[in-house]
Amino acid sequence: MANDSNKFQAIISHCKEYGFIFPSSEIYDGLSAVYDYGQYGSELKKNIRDYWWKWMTQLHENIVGIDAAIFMHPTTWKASGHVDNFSDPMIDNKDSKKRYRVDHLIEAHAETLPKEEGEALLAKMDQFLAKEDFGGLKSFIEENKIKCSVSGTCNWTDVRQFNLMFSTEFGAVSGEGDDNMVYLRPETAQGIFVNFLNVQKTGRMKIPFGIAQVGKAFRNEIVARQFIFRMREFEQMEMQFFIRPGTQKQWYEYWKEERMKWHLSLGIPASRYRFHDHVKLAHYADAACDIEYDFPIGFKEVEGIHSRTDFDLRNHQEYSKKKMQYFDNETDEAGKPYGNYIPYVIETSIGLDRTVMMVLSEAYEEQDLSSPEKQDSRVVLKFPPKLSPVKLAILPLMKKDGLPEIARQLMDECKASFRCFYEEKDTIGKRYRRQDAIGTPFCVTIDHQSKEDGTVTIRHRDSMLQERISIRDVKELVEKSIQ
RNA sequence: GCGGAAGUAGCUCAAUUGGUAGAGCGAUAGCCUUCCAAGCUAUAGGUUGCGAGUUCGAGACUCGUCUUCCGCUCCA
Repeated sequence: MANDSNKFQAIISHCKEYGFIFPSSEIYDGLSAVYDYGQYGSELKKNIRDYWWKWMTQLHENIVGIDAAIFMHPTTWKASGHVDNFSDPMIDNKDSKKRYRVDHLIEAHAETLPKEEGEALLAKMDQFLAKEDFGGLKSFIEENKIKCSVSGTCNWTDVRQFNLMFSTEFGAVSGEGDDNMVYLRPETAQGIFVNFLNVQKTGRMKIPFGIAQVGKAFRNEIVARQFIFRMREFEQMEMQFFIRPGTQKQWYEYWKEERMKWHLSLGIPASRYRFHDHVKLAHYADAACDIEYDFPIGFKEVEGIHSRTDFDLRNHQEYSKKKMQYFDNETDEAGKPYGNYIPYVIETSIGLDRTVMMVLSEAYEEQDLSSPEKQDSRVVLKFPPKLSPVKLAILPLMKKDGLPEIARQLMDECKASFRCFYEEKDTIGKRYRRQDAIGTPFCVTIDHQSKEDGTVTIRHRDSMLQERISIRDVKELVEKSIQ
């Protein structure tokens, strides 16, 4: 049995070996922190995405979905704070090899000085930062003899920019300067905010209501490792819930609970989850927490729930000069309508790729099936049936005597309703184990008795138990289990 | 980015002190089989990560380079 540190590696290998996840551009040695989903991985991912989408939009009557473009007007990212807050200059100490954010380094130094001197230092720093004068910043650090806390030296590299956002050029002709630069979105949320009015008006949405979206987002990471856990290109499943100002506390609590219900509905025990409250809040939030799952590499964030106040809509109103207001006809305790306001927002944001990783981690199991007579083992992915890439494997016991024909008939009957897999090669046990490895919940075997009385053996993945049922009941049994 | 380790078939690994690259599993095709992997036969698959160098001769030795893993660093 793999221990936890090996389990992560084992899952990665398994994913590659059975067509779930491959390193991107592998024939060219791969591309760091980018991965491709293979034939089963893409099914699994799609099933998770669909389940989330249905749960959020179909089961919550006041939530609708959109699909905004990845390209957005560059001003979007000024309004959201991404341009200013996430392009931090960095500097490395050549002796200790330690890397610092320049502002953190100078701030730490300022704290050691008398108050007035420290403030003067920070004011000067802000001037350099505002001008993006990196050369000046370096000299400034050297003049003030700011040292590395590890090496104690002043031996610094040049100041370099860390860019969170990927940028590209808009327009067919390159080299026309910064005017043509657009970013690949670093989060999907802004696509919802810029469409707030469109959706609210055309959908006649009344507060409280939500807008959901699933889509790709792109971020440069300083250290990009840990498989699909931290990727440069990743997929988010987000919902922004618009509410009346002052009610954010109660809705924040509501969505914490509601989202946890979703997680538990995957059949994952509550003990594998925990909430982690943010102490240091991001620039847009007045409350925030993560839902963390106990991965083989420890508890890690899968989903974030943030109370974003009216930060985003207010900023978009300021930058776009368009009113981001909602007129609330409902009356308060005094009998007066609430009137015009910029809604507050509760955000739920879950990483789809991380959820795939979570579902894989939970499902992956190496089992020792040895008996006194014989050594035996299997690897099984115990997915919830509704998430399994393949729902049913149809296996004629032998490829003769008319058994394949019966199997093909069943295949034709079922394949329009859910994904089936047909196989007549190899011994039956081998075929069962191959299906275990990709997490297929059911296998049916057609034998000679099937010809006589129309029954088949259905074999259950987790228990490995077999039962005899009518071939006519197979489809319904599978359908019930994947609802 | 730094330090350490490792790159040989799809996977796991061999290959005497430098002398023509092999095996098991897997895959494919067939045979045999009445229900839980490792029965039989055949076949395919490798410029030993890449590039130089030393040598009569390099998978092995030297240098460079790329990638991966582990640790450090960084991270809303």
